[in-house]
Amino acid sequence: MEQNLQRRSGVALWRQIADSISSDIVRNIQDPNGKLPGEIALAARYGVNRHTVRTALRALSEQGLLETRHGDGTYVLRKPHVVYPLGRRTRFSDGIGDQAGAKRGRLVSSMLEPAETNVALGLALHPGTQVLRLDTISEADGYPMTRSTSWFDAGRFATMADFFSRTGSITAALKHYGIEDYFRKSTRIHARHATTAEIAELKLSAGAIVLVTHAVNATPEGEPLQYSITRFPADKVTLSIETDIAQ
Amino acid sequence: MEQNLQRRSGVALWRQIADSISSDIVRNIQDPNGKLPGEIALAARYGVNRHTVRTALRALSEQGLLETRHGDGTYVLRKPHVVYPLGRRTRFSDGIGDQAGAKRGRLVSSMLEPAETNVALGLALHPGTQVLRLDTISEADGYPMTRSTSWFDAGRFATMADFFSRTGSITAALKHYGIEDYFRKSTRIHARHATTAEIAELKLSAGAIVLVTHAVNATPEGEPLQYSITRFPADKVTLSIETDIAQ
DNA sequence: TCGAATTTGTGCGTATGTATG
DNA sequence: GCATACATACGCACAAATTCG
Repeated sequence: MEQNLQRRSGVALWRQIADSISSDIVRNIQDPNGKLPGEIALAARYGVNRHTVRTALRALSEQGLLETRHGDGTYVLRKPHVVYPLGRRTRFSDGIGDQAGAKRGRLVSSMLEPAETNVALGLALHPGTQVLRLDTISEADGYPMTRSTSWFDAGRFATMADFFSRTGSITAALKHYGIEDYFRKSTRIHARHATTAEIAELKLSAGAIVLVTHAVNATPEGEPLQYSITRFPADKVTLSIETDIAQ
Repeated sequence: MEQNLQRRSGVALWRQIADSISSDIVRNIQDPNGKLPGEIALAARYGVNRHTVRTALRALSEQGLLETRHGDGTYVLRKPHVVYPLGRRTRFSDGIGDQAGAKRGRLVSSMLEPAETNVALGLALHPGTQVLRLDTISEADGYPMTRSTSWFDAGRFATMADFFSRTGSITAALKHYGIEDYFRKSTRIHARHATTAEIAELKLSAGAIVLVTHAVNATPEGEPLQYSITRFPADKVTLSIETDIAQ
C-alpha cells in the first residue's frame, strides 16, 4: 500500500521505515504506549520483507523509542516530541518550560570575532565590527533539543558569556545590561540534512533532518540585540506560530 | 579530517557526502558558481575511496546542484531560492508575488469528505462533518513551489472549487462568499523526507526534504475558515516570519 | 492444564547495492 | 573497468514466547 519507499536512493529501506514509524509516533498517528501493528502487517504496508521491518524496529528499540516483547508485540515507549512556539515574545528557553524538564541552555563556547555579512545585517552593524559569539546547546529530558549560535554587539555585551553560563538563559543575561524586555523581530526557517558536527552534538543518526531558524531579537524600539541561528532535530520538534488576531 | 561518516547506519556513505556538500552550499560555505575541491581531495577529506565521492557528485549533478567539466573540475550552480512570508496576513499566492513569476495556484482535485480529527479540530467542527477538500499546486518560474491540501466547511463553501479554478486564488474565491478579509491564526512547521507522490508532484529527487506547514486561516473575529497542509521543497524555499514590533 | 492461533526470534541461501583498491 | 568484501533485502522454514478459549 504505502510503499513510498525509495530504492537505490542511498538510504536503506530499513532506515526509511524507521524514520516513517518514528514520525508517525511524533505526529500522534501512533499512540504513545500503544501497540504497533505486527511485523507481518508492517511488512505488507511498506511492501518489504519482514526481516527489513525487523531491522527498522531493532534500530528504534536500540534508540529507546520502542520495546518488543517476544510472542506479544511491539510497543511505543514514549513520545519525545516538543512544540516550540515562535511568537513575538519567543525565548526558546522559556518556550518549552511547561513541556519538558530542562529550561537551561549549556554554553559550549564563546569567542569574539568580526561580524560576517549576515550577522552584521541582522544586528545593523558594519561588517567586520567585533561581535560576541555564543554557542549553546539546550536539552529536554536529557536529550539535546537545540543547537544555537548567537551573536551580540561586543561593544555592548562583552561579558554576556559569564552571565549566560551562570543562569543558562539569554533573557536573564540581558537583564544584567538593563534590558527588561525584548521581542522576536524576524525569523527565517529552512530545513536541510544535518552536518556531521550536528549529528554528533544533537545525537542524531546519519541522514537526519534539521530545522534551522535565523532570528533577530530586538528591543521594543526595534533596536537589534541578538542574531541567532538555531538548529532543531526535525524528527523531535515542531515549530508553532500562534497569532493573536485581536491585536 | 571530517571523516565522521557513519557506516552501517542505513545511509550510504555517498549519500552522507552528498548531503554534506549540499548543506555546505546552502550555508554559503561553498561559493555559488565556485569550484569544488578535486575528487582526490574530497576523498581524503571524507576518508573514503574516490569512487564513493564520484557517486555523491553524480547524484548532486543529476539533481542540478553541480556541474562537472571533464578535465577541469566540479562547479556549484546557482540555486533559485524563494522566501515565503508567514505573517498574520499570509496568503501564499500573494506572498511570492514580487519574487517570482507565477501567482496562480492550479487545482489538482476537489472532493467532499468527512472531516478527520485534525481537520475538524482546525475548523472547529465535529469530526465527520462534511468538508470540501481542495488539492492545489502553485508554481514559480515554471517550477512547482507548493503542494497544498485545504479543507473548508462544505455547508458554507460548497462551490469553492469553481471559484478557485477560475481565479487561482483562495483569497479571490472567499470574496465570492462575502469574506473580504481573513488572517493566519496558527501555523505549525515541521520537516521530513518527501514521499514518492510528493517527489513526482513537486519534481524533486529521491531523498529530498519537504517543509510542511499546518495552518488555520480565520475571520477577523477568529472564526476558522480554512485548514491547510502545505508542502514546500526545502532546498528551494525559506519560510519567513516578520513581526511588527509596533503592534 | 491443554492446545491452537498469533507474534516475535533465528537460521540459511541468494541476489543486489555499496565501498574499496 | 575489474575483482573483492561487506551491507542490504528477499524468501522460506522453523523455533520460542505469549495469548486466549
